Amino acid sequence: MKELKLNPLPSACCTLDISGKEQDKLVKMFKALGNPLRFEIMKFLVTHPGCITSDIVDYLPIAQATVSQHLRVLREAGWIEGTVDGPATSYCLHEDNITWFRNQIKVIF
Amino acid sequence: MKELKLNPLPSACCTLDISGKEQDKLVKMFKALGNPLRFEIMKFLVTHPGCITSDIVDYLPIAQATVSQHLRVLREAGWIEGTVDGPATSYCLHEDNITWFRNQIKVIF
DNA sequence: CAATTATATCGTATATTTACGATAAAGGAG
DNA sequence: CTCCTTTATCGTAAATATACGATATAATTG
Repeated sequence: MKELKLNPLPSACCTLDISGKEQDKLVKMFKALGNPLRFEIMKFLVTHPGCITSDIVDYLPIAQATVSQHLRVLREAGWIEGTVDGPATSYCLHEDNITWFRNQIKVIF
Repeated sequence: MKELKLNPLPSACCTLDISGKEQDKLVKMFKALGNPLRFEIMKFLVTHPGCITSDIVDYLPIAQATVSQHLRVLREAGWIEGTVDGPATSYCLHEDNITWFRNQIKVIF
């Protein structure tokens, strides 16, 4: 059997080898982090793990309702986890999903 | 001189150690890739480097004007490069910026 | 129970994004 | 020069994102 010689692609600087639900999840994570205030919230959570919403409200120059909305976006994208703690909600980075993200990036970039 | 013993933070699953213009650039890249069609364009460019706009228009289910708009967003975020080639424009991944992105991710995640 | 604290959600206004058709601009072919 | 191809940009409509104040909910305090 003769081997077909396929035109080899010039080796690209990344593979972006991902599809389906995993791609959807990754794109959603990109989108959530593609907002300056949400990125700041993530940075704040690195240095203030377990802090509550009002800590973030005090830190950022936006209204409580807006912070709550951004927290929801980050949570639904999988970046953070909220734990109800009495009347407050305590937020942390979602370590499993962040590890998943790191590994995906390693594979596709 | 006595060393102040600071409360060590529980080691986080990422550092997000970035700020200023670099953070702005990274957030912009996240935002650009946080759109399903733009992610598809990036994937297409991995396997079709140097293709022209009309190739992408044929590939995607959206109008030529919309593709051109998405290409502009990707270009302004630094993901791709366009080269005018006769009446057409040939697009490639922007290798330097992608390398920059990969290194930033390595540092902060 | 009443008051306080903390937060999510609702309703809504404004801004941005996304999409399209139409058109302009620029190069190549006849 | 005229026609064709290719693409970017303009104008604009529709959808989505972002922001806020007001309000609802739920736990704690006095």
